[in-house]
Amino acid sequence: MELEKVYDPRAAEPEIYKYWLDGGYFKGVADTQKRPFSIVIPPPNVTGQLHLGHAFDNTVQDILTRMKRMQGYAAVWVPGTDHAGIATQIKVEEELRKEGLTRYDLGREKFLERVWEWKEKYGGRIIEQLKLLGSSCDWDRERFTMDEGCSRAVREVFVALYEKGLIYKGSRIINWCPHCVTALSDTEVEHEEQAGHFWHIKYQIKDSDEFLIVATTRPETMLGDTGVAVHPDDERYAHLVGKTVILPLMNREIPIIADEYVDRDFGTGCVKMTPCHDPNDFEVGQRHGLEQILVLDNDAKVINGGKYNGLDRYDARREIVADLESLGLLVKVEEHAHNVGKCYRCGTTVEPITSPQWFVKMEPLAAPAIEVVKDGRMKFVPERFAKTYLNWMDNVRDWCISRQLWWGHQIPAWYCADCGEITVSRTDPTECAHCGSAKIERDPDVLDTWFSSALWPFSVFGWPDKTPELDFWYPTTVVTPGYEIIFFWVARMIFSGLEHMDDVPFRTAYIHGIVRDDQGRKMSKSLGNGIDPQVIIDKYGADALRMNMISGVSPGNDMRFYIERCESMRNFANKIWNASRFVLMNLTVTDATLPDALELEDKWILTRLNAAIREVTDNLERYELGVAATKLYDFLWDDFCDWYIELTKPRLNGDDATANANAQRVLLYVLSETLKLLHPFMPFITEKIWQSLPNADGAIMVSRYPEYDAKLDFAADADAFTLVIDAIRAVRARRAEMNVPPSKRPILTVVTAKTDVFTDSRDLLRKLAYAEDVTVLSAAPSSVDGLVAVVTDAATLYMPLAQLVDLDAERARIGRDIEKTKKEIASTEGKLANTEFTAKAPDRVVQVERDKLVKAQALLANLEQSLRNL
RNA sequence: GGGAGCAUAGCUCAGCCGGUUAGAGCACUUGCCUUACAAGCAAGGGGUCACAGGUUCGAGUCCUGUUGUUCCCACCA
Repeated sequence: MELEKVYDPRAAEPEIYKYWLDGGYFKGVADTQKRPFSIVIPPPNVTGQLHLGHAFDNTVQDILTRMKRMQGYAAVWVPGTDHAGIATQIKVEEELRKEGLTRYDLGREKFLERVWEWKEKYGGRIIEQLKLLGSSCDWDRERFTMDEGCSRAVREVFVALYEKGLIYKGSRIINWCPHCVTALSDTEVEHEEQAGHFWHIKYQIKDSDEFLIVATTRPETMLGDTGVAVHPDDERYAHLVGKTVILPLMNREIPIIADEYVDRDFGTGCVKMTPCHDPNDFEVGQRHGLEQILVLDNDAKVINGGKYNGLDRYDARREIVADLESLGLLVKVEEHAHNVGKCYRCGTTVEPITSPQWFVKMEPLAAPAIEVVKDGRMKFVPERFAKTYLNWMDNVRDWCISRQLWWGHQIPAWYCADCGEITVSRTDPTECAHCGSAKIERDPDVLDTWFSSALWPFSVFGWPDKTPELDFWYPTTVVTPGYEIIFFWVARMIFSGLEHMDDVPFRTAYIHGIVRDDQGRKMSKSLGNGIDPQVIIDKYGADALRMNMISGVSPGNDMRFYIERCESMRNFANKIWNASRFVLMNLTVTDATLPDALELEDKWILTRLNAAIREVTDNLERYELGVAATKLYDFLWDDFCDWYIELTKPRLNGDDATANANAQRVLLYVLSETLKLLHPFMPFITEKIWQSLPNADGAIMVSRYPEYDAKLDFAADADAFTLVIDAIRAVRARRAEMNVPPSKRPILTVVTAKTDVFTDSRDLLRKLAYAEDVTVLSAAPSSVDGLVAVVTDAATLYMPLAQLVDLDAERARIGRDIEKTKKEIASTEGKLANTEFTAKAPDRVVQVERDKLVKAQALLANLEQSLRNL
């Protein structure tokens, strides 16, 4: 079957994807006869649109899965989406706002219906987009973090942890987002340095003329001050400890306390204490029994703040500063850069407030999670991320898991109106477990969206049920998140897996960087610098996009996205296409087995192919995808297309039918193996071409992955053939220098000790070195007058082109070459004379130097001879 | 305050276990429409591998320090 003239990915890709789906090739079967390989997708948000980060991440997963599948593993790649609590709820609320409604207008039930509708409508979009990339997910296993099974897993985990005392409810300082109107965990807060002010305020000592000066970046919190702290050893204030100050504006009497927390050298050494709105003050307050006064409500408006009540936090700040100033209590205002916490979903500045929330007690869970990384049961690639992880895990604080949202897994806790106790249950209770009262009410809050993501590696396989899939595929082989979700997701999967499955969730976490724009900026909606992968796929094809993202990146590093690189990868796809066309249009045999009689150039390409197979496979096993892709690119373009295809032309166009057929068979063999090797990277085009090959038996995606074959390693012959390649290169270079047009085809005389090699390759030299005819001699002809000599270490090639040459320039050139070669000889001899080197360096390395010396000496001899002949 | 990454050709980046003359893509120069491919072929120019020390027979690669830069974590109000 012949291929069309131009490869059109737009037409081919959907067709091929359908072919795979129809063939059921993506299906993972828990076949205990085979070795398991499993990946669970980092579930994209249902709200999500495919962006380049997803494209990269999923390309990585697809490459690994496709390779393992071809290697005969029982491979499964489980897809799915995340309900993305806050993000999704915000989206739907925005939609409601356009109708002039809020979620409260609808009520919880109706609102949730809306979200589900929304999810049904848009939730599948990203899945469809993943398919455009060629993702070989087992779509029958597609899951959603709020589907029935995942919800059951969440419920089970919550109850189990509660029963173990690892989930508790308590009133503690949490991060509050006034825009999303919910608590956030520490990981959900992004810190950003911001220019601000440092207000120095006078607090009058009671019954005294003295006063303290406190400094603050958030003056509005003073409304909730319930103390002033100084360092116990600070002599400046020692006499005041135990006394009280009158809190300005509020005219409240608050104590001066001494606590080690205070840094004497920072600010004035006096710190106002606002236990309800600062985590440190909270702790100091607990130590000293300070009163807690909440002065900001859920919308960050002032409460319990006298005349400031109802003001927004920033309006309150302005008024308070103005009032302090007019009272003469504002001593000074400094410029001050400080870190402000922002909500990772909406960017609003979060407010630390005390609030009753649910927490996961981390210490007991963290210990084994640290252990498995330290003892190597689980490994990070690249390794440095283990450090990032351990550092976080070592200092982890309790995880605030309750969210004041409606979209999510509602917390299975009921409060009793009679006895005040909490009932937590696997099934919905009708009465209080403590007093039997029927007056119980369910906690309205839902769980952090990451709570369900943490269970993903086992919930997708049916946990808490014991399923054959769970048994076979858990722990998963590898997970491939970006470094930005190590804490959000990776860390939580690890301790959850260990706690509930008693084993790590994955053997390897292959962490990658993020995709940036061509200026190195993060892609974001606000910058408008995002690139839609679909547009790229449309224009260049999914294969080109994949190859662009993979080649030349190193593990864990960020990458910049250059559209021009897509173009060069599309060109690469085209190159493959045309090389395949060439093979097919010359094809009369259908036999892709190798002939017994192999020419030197056949042995050369087979040896190169073997090396490519071994190296690419090794690289993939070690997660060095970028290097693997580059090697394939080079092998296919340089070795196969630029050299081997050209080298077969004399035989394909020649009269010897057997030689012709043999060349075809080698071509077909090498092409087939190369396509297989390339398939995980560029699945569409390789499948498309494969389907046109006479030896194709089914889909390439389920063909056998190439393996290194010692029988096809012809190192010596390949080396010998390299001499011919060197000679061809040298001739071409000289011709180019002399501006000889390709149409001018001189008779080439090759003088070499390796007459057999060059005699075998006469046809090749004729074609590739543009010779009319080729004569191979073992000694220089008696007269070389009028001949131009091209010198390599293995041969001197003579061409009757002297009329084109300036003899003086020629002498100078050869002189330069001689100097260069002499230098190389000197340096090599120096190395070899160094007994330290010969004694300590590995034999292999010493041998390389010896070979180099021999070659250089041969080259020198040839150069000197041709200088004499001139 | 702690930790990490990066610094290699004009640009963007590779360089996997230390071992030939440091590579690629794009850009640039020259010559070619050679019946697979001009989305191509051939040839070429371009690098003090940030800086300073050290280890080693041998350093872009390992170690120490310096500078610049990016990021992560952290309760100096």
